[in-house]
Amino acid sequence: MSAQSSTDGDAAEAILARVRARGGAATIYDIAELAGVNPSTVSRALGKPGRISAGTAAKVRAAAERLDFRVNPMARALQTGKTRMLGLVLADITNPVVFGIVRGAEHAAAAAGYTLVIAESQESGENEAEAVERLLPSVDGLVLATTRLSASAITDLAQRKPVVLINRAVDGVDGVLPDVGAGVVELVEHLASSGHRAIAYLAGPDTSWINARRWSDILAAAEERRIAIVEIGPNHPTIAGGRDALRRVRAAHVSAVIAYNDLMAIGLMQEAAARGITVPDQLSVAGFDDIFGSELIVPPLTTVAADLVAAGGRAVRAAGRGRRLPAERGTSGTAAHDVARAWVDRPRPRRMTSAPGVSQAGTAP
Amino acid sequence: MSAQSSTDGDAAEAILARVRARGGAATIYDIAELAGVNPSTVSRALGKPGRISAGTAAKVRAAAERLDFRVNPMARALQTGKTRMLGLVLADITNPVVFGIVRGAEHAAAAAGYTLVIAESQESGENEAEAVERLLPSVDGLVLATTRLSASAITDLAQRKPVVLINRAVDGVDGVLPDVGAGVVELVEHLASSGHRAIAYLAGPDTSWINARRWSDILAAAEERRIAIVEIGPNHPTIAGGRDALRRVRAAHVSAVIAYNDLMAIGLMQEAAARGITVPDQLSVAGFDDIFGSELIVPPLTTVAADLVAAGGRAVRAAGRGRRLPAERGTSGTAAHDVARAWVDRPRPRRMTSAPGVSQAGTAP
DNA sequence: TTGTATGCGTTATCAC
DNA sequence: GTGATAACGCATACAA
Repeated sequence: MSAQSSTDGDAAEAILARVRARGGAATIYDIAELAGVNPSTVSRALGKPGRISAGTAAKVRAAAERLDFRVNPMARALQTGKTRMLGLVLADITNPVVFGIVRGAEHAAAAAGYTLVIAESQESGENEAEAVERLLPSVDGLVLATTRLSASAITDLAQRKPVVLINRAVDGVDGVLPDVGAGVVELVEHLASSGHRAIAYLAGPDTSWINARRWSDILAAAEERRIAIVEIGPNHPTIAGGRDALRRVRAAHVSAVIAYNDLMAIGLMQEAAARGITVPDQLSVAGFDDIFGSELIVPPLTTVAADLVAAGGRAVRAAGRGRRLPAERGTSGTAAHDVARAWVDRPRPRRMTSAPGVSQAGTAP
Repeated sequence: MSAQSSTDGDAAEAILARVRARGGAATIYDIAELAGVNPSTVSRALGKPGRISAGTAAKVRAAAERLDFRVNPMARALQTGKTRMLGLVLADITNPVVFGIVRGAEHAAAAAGYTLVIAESQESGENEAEAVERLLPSVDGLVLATTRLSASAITDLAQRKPVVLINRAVDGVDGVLPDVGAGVVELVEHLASSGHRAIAYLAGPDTSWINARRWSDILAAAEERRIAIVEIGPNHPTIAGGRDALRRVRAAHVSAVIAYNDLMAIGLMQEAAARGITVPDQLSVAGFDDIFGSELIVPPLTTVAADLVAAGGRAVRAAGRGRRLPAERGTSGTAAHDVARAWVDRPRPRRMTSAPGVSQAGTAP
């Protein structure tokens, strides 16, 4: 045993003490010193297994372990340009619809070694633009859930960093679109077979792409079955928004309502109950999203479900592997970029008792 | 007009083109070139207003604007040691209890110019430790909500970075403890005056600090009023956990149950309904947290509320301004650190119809 | 007030 | 296979 090896423990202690004294964490320089190699060798040993001899690799790993080393993500990011962070921008964190998205996104991010940073826009396009600008320099990619940004703003954004949309389709930008078309058809079918001849769609925000999509799906399904269909709105996509809409619903003389989302459906049901209107006997109510709580209220809410956890996960994985679209090389003119085909997620709608694709539909009076 | 100024636009264009060509963002070097000053002057002009002449400051700002400059957070962090990021670690994102915390935390973070990164531990201490280690190098501080970490692990952590706990008290570590003591007293009082003589507490996880606290509050309040009180558990803090507990609740021959949280209360009510036991006529059920949905279910759930949004906000602000406890300077021995006094948040419990401090308490049979 | 020089911790590009 | 050195973008002592 050489004098060298007999002092190894002390050497480690000395370095450790120095590290603590400067109040920070151990660096690859500390490891290099302890292992008796060059810092660049440490970086390689830790980063690219295989391109280094087994012996030194082991020495380096041991030293790193001994000093409780963890790489500094900022220093790495500065050099590589990759932060290993993904941004998730949501309209409203308290909206139960996004819970699934957040969970799916967080899991997928952690699994892929990414850190998830989130921001909320409060349903305001201005706030959202601000949040996006704030996040953008720190992340490798961005997931925008039910964004209120304009298509052109999104296109511009996608030129800078990989962007993945949830519940929104923009040409040339990746998107995850939970497909509720089949669920809508089955819901309308179910309402029709239950005797409903006049239905209202309680619209959400008119800036919402998914709102437009739901309306057009419902419109088509109703037309096909020769059922009367009217659109009422736009409304706030909240319980209060649903409450406020009851009067117009009653005035429309329909026997069933499909709301833009479960929150509005719940609000409508609450207000109906307050006015002595029984659901579903006097009014059938259905929503979208299958939020937490829809199975708890009485009567159980009819809702068309989409797998938001999967959507969040897919979006994050796409954002992580994504590269921004190549920018125009020319000196002037409009940028000509590849048009990536938006891909569509097709989860099976949740099947429950009464109607396939929808859960527990109410019956007609 | 000099040739210089007549070519300003072209100069900017040229620099912009170069920036685009290298596929990144503009740096202070680009600004310095365009404004005709030194990079360090740019840094100062943008960072410390006042310590620079008004003229050059304006020039620099104009150039920065022109080049659409945003500082690189990684480069800044590498130099300053501050990332302007805060970590929020949650046991379970899908648990409605944490929604308020997340929202409050996100708002406070954005308002203070911090970026919030979140991680989920899935109720597992191991996962949580892993998530913490993953986040730690990237953040200036950490907020741990209903953590499953041991007190010693938390103390160690607090030595490295500022740590703020929510729903957990550890000596020497800052914490936000929504005070539900008053609400508990009023709830028990209400149950007593409604005729209940025997109550059960449906316990949560035995590793939960807040669970122990709730139990001791309830125990004291019941003792004082000479009401029989029993603890049943531990149970999973979920709807399923509540469901599974019904049998033991019935076996205990109590007329009222206070569950560890609303989810368990809901599960208990669901199972009771399934077994033909009417709530609140045959069994009164109360919970904690006032989660989303508790006002939607029928009958309305009795619940003791705490202002979690405020708690999340306070925790983030504390973490942002916090400094880690000074480490021991000596060469050996136990570190002697300041013991920061944990401070307690005292929100007013939500007041609703029946009982002060609790919302819509059920009545005794 | 502004310019010069240096360092933050890592990866990448050369040599050897 | 390993070492030396530059570079990432910014902030900051120190000089001028």
